[in-house]
This record gives sequence, structure tokens and C-alpha cells, in this order.
Amino acid sequence: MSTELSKIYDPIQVEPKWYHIWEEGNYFRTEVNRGKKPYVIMMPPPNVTGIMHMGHALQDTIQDTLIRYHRMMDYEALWLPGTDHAGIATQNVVEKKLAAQGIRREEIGREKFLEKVWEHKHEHGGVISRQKRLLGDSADWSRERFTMDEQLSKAVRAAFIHLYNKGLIYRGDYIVNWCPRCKSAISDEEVDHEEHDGRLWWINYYLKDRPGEFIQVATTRPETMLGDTAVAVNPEDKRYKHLIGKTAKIPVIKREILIIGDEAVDMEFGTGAVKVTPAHDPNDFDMGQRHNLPSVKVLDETGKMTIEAGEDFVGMDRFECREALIEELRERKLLSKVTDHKHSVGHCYRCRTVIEPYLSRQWFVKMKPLAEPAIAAVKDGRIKFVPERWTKVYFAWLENIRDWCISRQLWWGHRIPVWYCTACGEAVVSVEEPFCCPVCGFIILEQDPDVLDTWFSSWLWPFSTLGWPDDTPEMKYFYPTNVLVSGYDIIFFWIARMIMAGLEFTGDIPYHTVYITGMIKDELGRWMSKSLGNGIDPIDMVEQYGADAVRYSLIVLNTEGQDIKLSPTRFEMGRNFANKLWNAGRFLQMQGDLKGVEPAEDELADKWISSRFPKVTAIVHENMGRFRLNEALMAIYDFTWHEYCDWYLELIKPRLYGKDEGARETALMLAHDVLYGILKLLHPFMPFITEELNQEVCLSKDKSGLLINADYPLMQEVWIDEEAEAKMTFIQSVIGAVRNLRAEMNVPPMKMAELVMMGDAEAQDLLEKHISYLTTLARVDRVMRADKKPRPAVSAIIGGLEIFLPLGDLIDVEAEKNRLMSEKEKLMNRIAGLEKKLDNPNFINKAKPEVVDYEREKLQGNLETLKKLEANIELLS
RNA sequence: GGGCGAUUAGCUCAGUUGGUUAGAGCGCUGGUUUCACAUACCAGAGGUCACAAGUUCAAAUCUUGUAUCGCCCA
Repeated sequence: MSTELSKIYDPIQVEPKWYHIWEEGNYFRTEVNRGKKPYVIMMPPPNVTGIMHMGHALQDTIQDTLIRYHRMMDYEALWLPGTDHAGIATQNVVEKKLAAQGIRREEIGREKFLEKVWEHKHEHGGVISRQKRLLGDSADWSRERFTMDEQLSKAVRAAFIHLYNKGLIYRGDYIVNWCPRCKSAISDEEVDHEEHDGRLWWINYYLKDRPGEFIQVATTRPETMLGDTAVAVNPEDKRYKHLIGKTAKIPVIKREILIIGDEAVDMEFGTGAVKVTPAHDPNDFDMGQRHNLPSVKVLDETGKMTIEAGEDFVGMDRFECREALIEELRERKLLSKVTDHKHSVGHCYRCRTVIEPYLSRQWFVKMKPLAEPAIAAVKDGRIKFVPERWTKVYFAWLENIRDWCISRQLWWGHRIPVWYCTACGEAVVSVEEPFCCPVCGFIILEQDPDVLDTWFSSWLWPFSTLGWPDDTPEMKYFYPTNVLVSGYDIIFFWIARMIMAGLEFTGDIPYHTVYITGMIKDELGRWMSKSLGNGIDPIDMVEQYGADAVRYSLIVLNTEGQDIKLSPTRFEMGRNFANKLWNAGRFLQMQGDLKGVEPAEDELADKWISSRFPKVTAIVHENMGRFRLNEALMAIYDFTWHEYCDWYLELIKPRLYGKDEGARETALMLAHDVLYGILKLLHPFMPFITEELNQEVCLSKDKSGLLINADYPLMQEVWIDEEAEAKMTFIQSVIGAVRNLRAEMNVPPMKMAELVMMGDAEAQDLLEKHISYLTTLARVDRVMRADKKPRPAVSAIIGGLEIFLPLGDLIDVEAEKNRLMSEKEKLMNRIAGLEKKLDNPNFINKAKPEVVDYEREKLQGNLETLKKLEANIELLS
């Protein structure tokens, strides 16, 4: 037994100490241990230079709770942590940092720039992992990985080569989503579409050889006009049919282009004639392919106009050019009208810049062949989504999947493992840098300058972290993993791709269950963001309320994948619960050690709490099994606060303060046993305070000591005692009724009362026997059996028993009468409902007999209660 | 345009395969500071389960439609 606990729980004094003990004691460490079943969760790797936000806190808490639960259930529980190099995001940050010093990356060159990024990584790299420790994450840090580690980089190259050799990776010139600020291609998934109130400009293209005649086209991006190589109409369109094959002139620059017929042209849109810019629009690109049109690039990689756009516009920004061009068209009266037009505009998900469809040479992965097995794995149930509804989103994406543009014009990332022979141009794909060209033997080769999409390394995460492509013992033992916990925002980016990668590269699914959490929003339901300044820093919350409190609140608030509206005050409930638990421990500690005397027999309260505990344990297991962590935790909370603290600890006080040493020993011992059980049940959710109380208070703990590797409680059928529970529930109702009567009549709290009983003899025996319970919790010091109702008295009816409190002067007859009358009214309403139900022959015939019987009994009981109630009302007047 | 989710107490949300008097936390009202905890205890008030129709003996729960809000995809 240690020093007395403080009156108020102070997490700061407790949490860092325990994390240190666990980590130093290697409690998070896992081994390939054939004697145990593995339980594995791969931590979604956050940005290596990022900091923790509430989403991480939520997802980590869920994962840590699952891991700690399974560790206590004797699994070899591996939670593998790590970080992501986050290509664009990190490169952007470092670029900005350099810009502040007036340096552009192009000035210092690739090598020097990468040095700067690594410097930045070393400077900020450990932050999030340290923050995760503050939350209590019991991850196996000895296995921490980074997507740019040598092993993981090797996995990336191996994956690339595997797909390349299978013909699933190709390089080609296509329209991609181009971010002019990042100066890189990005994938379709990285484009956020937003509805904009834009404009539609209607422009006249005069015809060659037909002076004064023109064809009108409508466009949302007039600046691309400079790169037009055709005007297209639908060949069915009677208005324009005769113009197919004729030549039109691009306004202003007067370049001549052909008018073509193509069925893809929507006759309903605009005038039914469209301008065709194969270099800057995906549909136009396809049309260009069909008609062998040239592509004219009028925009460069930064979104500025090229020389192809003409001398007047070269060097202008695309939006500047738009304005200038509109002005020019207006002056020349080539702009016939401008109309409002709602359309969706793509933005770079990293920097919000408006995306430009842009023709360039990129690397792509053919996705259809990878998607099919991934669809099958979920369809046949090998992989389950929780909640199940996300399967629809998953299928919808995979069934309409498009090829994945994986090359990025960045410097920070995995360099594409392709070398080009400077002599013959041969592309050599290889894990290691090739010594010479396998075709011509020339020894000067240049590596492809681009890097791979960050997700091209993340999609390998479940197995690259275990040593793939090498055939490691870890791969054999820990793979496939059990659960992936993540938000719905990255189902496409990451979750679906991991499933494809797992099936393609390892031949097996990466995990059995995908647990999709809701997203954390602010109080008003808005996304938390830096610009709104409405973020809540989880580390601030940990400092303010304690990690256990943060964990408690996040778990309780996380219901079936709904988004969570969060405000800092929500952590008060966690803090309050921690404090409650702490004080229960403090109370036991104040009772001192067991004396070692012969214990007395269990009494009703003991049997009751002993029966309640296994039931709660069963609820916890059931809900952990179906990922209803909130239900599991709420069951523990309810049991701890309302059954153990509010009832059990109160009920044993007479014994604890009494003279009977044996009875005291029994109560104290059981109080300790139950507390120890609670601490174990609760440890996965609130690891710090439970470990501390176990250490400081528990007399029941196992010799070895720490909860982190204690055995999780199993449901013990032998302790269930339905009779004791029924008796206890009855006594609780009586105590409740007495408390209510006392409150209604304003009986001074400390004043003892006498209780007069009539009716159900067994119930009377029970109350007589447990008079001490009534005394402690209802301030009733005498119970009297009676065959005549005392008056004046206030009354209540509990099942077959009637109770009276003869309170004399304290009774306000009018108030009591009103109270009973309103009770009578409620009762009569209920009776009317039941009678109506039971008078319905359809109900009697069609409802299950148990239900009918049940309703009949209910009616009978209510009728009897009504009779008594009426008599008691009568008695008052 | 297609899909998904939400709508239950003043607020934030639970509510399983339809079947007790629809629950919790916070807030509110009244009472309690003497022996674990005022971050507490006791008692209480508060709900036409968005709306409409349907299925059923029985609907917060199932079906259809409507409205409002939010998200995803095109």
C-alpha cells in the first residue's frame, strides 16, 4: 500500500510514468511466436513531418484499444507504427521554407534540395510519434517503418518491376490532371471537384471561303481557344451538317482549323458546336485521337501561355490570358454573349490550385485487372467492411476504375526505377541501377527524373513493413493482418489500393476487416481546418484532461461510423469518469489492508455484484467482437459508476464501518476483486489510470503486477445468480420509492423514517433481512409489518408490496393526493392501452403466445396496483 | 444526374433480428458539503421519434414518397 491518493485525479502525475515503464519493459514488443496466435494492425502512416490531429487521436485510440484487448486475450498483438514521406505535402513545405530564404529549388538542384528535405525530416520527423506516445499508443516501436526506408524502397521497386513485366505499367502521352503550382501530374483521386458559378462564353469562329458566315461555339475556358485544332459538330445535327469538312478560323489569331463531325458532340449543349483542344481537355484529346488532329499546347507546366498561344499572349498566366482574350474578342465583336453557367472545377487536393487538364508523358498502372480480384475479395466475404455500407462505395469506385497515373514531377519520393540508354533510347527497368544498356551495351544511362505517387508506396504498407518482397518469418507469421482502421476519406486513395496490391503481390488479402471511422468535425459540423482555426489539438486536450479522458470521450462518441461533432468540453465526461474511478480506488485504499481473518458468508449485495460483473464482461466481449467499442465502454462505465460505486460501495459501508471483522473482510475482499475486474476490463480503453490504481490500490492483483499483460476477464457463468439479482432489483425499487417519497415531502435528509409494509410476505421478509441496506441508502431504520394501513402516511406500491411512511406533520395531504392522482392517471392510460390490445382478437391469435401472456400479466398487475392506489387515495380524504 | 448518411429530450447522440412505461451524457429544477468523489450524491421535469402513406395483431425500427441538412461520385 502506498501513500494516500489525492482527492482529485491528476493524470500528469501518472501517465508519463506508465508509458515509460511499458516501453522500457518491452511490453509492446512482438516476436514471431508460433505458440501464440497473432493479432495485427498496421497503423496508417501519418505524414512524417506532420503533427497529430483529432482524427489520428480517434483512430489511434480505437486501434490501441483493440490491440491492448487482444494482448490481454493472449494474442501476439502487433501494432506496427510508421510514417509516410508524403511526397507533395512535404516537398511543398520545404519549398516554402526555402522560399522564405529567397531560394528556389531549381537554383540549388535536385541533390541539394533532397538534402534539405531530409534535414527537414530529421528536424520534424519524430514529433508525431512522440505525440502518439502521450496518447498511450502501445505500438511496437521497434518495428517502426518509414516509407522511404531502404527496405520499403526496395519493395516499391519490386512492385513496379512486377507490374511492368506483367504489362500492367505503361508509359504514354495522355491528358492528365496537372497542378500548375505543384508543377506535377496528379491522379484523378487527388482532384477535388467544386461547383462553381462560372460563365459560358459564346464565340464566333468565322468560316474561311464564306465571308461573313460564322459558327458559334460556347466554352468555359476561352484561353484554350488558342490551342484549338478543330471545331466539332454532331454529324446528325441538321444545323451544321453542311459545314463538316469546311475550314474555320480561330478568332484573333486566325489560325485555320477544320470543322469535323463527331457523334460524341452533345447537340443540346451550347450551340451544338464545340471547339476542340486536344492538348488541354480529355474529351477533346479522345476526339483528336479519333480524327488524327494535331495537339497544340498553349499552356506550359506552370499554367502560363506558351509561344504557341501567339506573341500577344505568350508568358501570360492562364487567367490573365482569359481576361485579355475576352477583351480582345469583345473589341472585335467576336464575342456574341456571356451567360451564367454552373460547372465543376477541379482543384489540387494539396494546394487548392485549379487543375489544368494537360497533355504529357506519364507512367500509368492498368487498374482493371487489379480491381477484379479486389472486388471478388469483398464480394465473397474474405474482407469485411464495418460498417457494411462502405462496400457500396468501394464497389462503385472499383467497377468504374480508370488507369492510375503514378508519375509525379517531384523530387521528393521514390524515383521511378527506369533508366534510358543515352545511345539507343532503350528503357531499362531494374531494381538496381543497370551497368549498361542490355540492347546496345552503352554505359551511359539516365534514370527517369520523375518520382512515384506517394500512394504507390503506401499501397504496399501491410506487407512492405514486414519485409516483402523478401520471404521473411514476419511475413509468414503476421500476414495477412487482422484489421485496418481508417477514415472513409481514403477508401480510394489507400484502402482499395492496398487490397489490390495485397492480392497482386502477395496473393493474399492484406486484412480481414476494414473498420471505417467517422470523421471529426467541429461543434457546428464543419471540417476542422487551419484556415477556419476551429481545430482542437489532441495534445492540448491530453494536457488538460488526461489521455485516458480523451480516449474515453473519443470512444464513447464514436458510434457506427457517424461523424463526430467535437468540442473541448466533451472531454469532461472522460475526466469525470476517471475521477470517479480514482475515488472508488481511493475509498478502498482508505479502508486499509485485509486483516487475514476468517471471512463471513457472502450476503445479497455480494452475490448481486458478483452476478453483475460476468454479465458486463459478456457485453464487453460481444461488442468488442463487432467493433462496437462505444457499447463495450459504456457497459463498463455504467457498471462502474452506477452499480459498483452508487450501489455496491454504499451497501457495504455498514460492514466496512461495523464491528464484525469477518463481515468486513468479506466485503472489502470482494470490493477489491470487483475493482480489479473493472480495472482489467477498462485497461484497453483507459490504460494509464487503471495501471496506476492497480499498482496503488489493488490487493487482488496478480503477483506479476502490470495490467498491460494481465489476463482479460472472461465471462464466468458460475457467478451468475439470477435470484440474487431479482432480489436486489426489488430492494433497489423500494429504496428508490422511499427516496422519492422523502424528497416529495421534503423530509430532512438526515431524519430517520419508519417503513410500514403490507402485502407480499416474501418481500417483507427480504426487506426485514436487509434493513441495513434501507438504513444506509434510504434512511429507514425500522420496518414494520402491518395488516392495517397507517394514517396519515404517504405510500407507494412496488409489485405486490405496499409501503407506507407515516411521516406525521411532514405530510402535505394535498401534495400527496395530487401525486397519487397523477400516478393513477398514468396507470389508467396504460391499462386502457393494454385492454385495447387484449380485446383485439387479431392480437390474441397472431402475436406470439409469450407476448400475449406477457401483456395479460402486465394488465393484471396494473389492475391490482390501481386498486391499491385508489384505496390509498381514498384514505387521504 | 447517380449514390450514401442524417432528422429521436433544450444540446450532442444511443436505440440489435419489429414486442416492457423510447435511453445516456451534458444542460435545466429542487435538495444535500459528516465520514471516496461538488469533476460528487439524491430526487425531478422534459420526447406527436422530420412529415405523409403503406405493410403488420403490433412501427422510432420494415416499404414507398416528401421535406430539410451533410457527404461522395460524375
